[in-house]
Amino acid sequence: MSGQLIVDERLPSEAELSEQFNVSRPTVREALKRLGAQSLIRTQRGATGGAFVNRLRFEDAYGQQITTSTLLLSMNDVSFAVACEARYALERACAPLAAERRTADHLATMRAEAHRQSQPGLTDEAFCASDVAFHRALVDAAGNPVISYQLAGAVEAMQPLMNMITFSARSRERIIGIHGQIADALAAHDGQKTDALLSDLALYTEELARNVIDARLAARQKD
Amino acid sequence: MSGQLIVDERLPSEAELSEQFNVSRPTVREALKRLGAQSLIRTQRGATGGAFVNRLRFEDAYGQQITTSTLLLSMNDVSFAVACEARYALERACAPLAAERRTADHLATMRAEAHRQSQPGLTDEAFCASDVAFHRALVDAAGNPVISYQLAGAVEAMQPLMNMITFSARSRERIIGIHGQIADALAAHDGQKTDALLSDLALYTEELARNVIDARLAARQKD
DNA sequence: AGACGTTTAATTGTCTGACAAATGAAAATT
DNA sequence: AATTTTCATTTGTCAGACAATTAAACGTCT
Repeated sequence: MSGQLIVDERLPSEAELSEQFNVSRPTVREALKRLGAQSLIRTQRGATGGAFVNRLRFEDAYGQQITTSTLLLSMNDVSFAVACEARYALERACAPLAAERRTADHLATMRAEAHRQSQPGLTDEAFCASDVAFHRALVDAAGNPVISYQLAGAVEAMQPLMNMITFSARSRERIIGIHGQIADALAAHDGQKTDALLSDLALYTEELARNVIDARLAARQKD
Repeated sequence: MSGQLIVDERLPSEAELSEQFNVSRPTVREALKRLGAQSLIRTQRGATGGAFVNRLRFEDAYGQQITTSTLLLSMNDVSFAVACEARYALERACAPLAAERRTADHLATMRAEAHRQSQPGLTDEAFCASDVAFHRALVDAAGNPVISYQLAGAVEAMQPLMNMITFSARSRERIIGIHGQIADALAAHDGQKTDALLSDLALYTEELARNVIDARLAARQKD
């Protein structure tokens, strides 16, 4: 963080570090493992091996981001409404950029996922997974890796929450319809339309969740 | 992640784990340190001590998020333009929510930071730090902890990049002016105005950065 | 001279056994 | 009943050893 080390620079060997800091090698190793867990260093065995400053790649950071976000939501009883609001608010921020820059590839991914969602016999979990893939393509279409990274957590961490909803055939149909319209709007480079559709989708998703929660509450009171 | 462990549950002792997995205690400890580095567990010494599943708190996650984002930007030569675009795109997503929910507290923080920015003799770094504080208050005003968490990285990681810009008295004045207008718009619950002002600020910041980069290129070519 | 094995040194990965430090529970004492 | 003492459990640390891996250095042969 202070910038004293540069990417791929080799740290002193474990033996040297243990001497330098007056601790034993196992203690040094525990410290190095901590750095390794944060993807700050990587280690290599052998003669020219050692611990090297790791270039933090976007893909690695994605993973960490998703893990942390998912745990954060599941451990802090964040309501579905709050998580949903966050997801769509941030996703709508991508709409104008995505409309401008989307490639044929992004559109193809989105249409493929929308098609998958329409297949009968799809489990709720598979439906949600496809939903996440659709929205990830939308975010990636903005063509800004920093945005993709920041939103990876917001989009992916929603999946466990979404999985708690049972999607009826009718509700699926409506969601798939909006997905198709979003793809159309992006194809037409229409950012405002995309934004409006995402807003609709947000409202409908929250409505679905409210219904599920209300139904469960009613069932519980009947017991 | 699989949900088999619950918050505050105690893991088996190091001795038990080493027997269970047929590895030595130092190896178990290295593994536990990795979990600890991700704030997934905490350890406690003593008779009833051990490793416990940690409740991941928003504050801890903020810190991790900021560290990772900062390193990510500095290690992947992300251009100022790309980072700036991401920051303002995401921040604008907060505008309508912030306009709706901002408290007097948020407004006071923002005005205080705007005032600090206007003080003469302020270093560029202090100016940037105050800028970050201003924008964090704006994000927090949206009243959604998930959004605050997701944007912590986008806002804070910009600071090292912003620090590379020299702010003239005139450019500061203009930025401070927009900051004041943003506070006014939020006070008036005007989300659209806030959004427009953030857009202006984004354009102006990028313009400033372009000037700095052009000036440096020119200076280098003169050598 | 160059290609190809072989040795060797450096380094991480793991193990064993030990002791220190902390900490709560149980036992002993007042 | 309150307080102190003892004790068992657990993490934190250390020393020393050996295995596994790896690249460089060294020899050997063509």
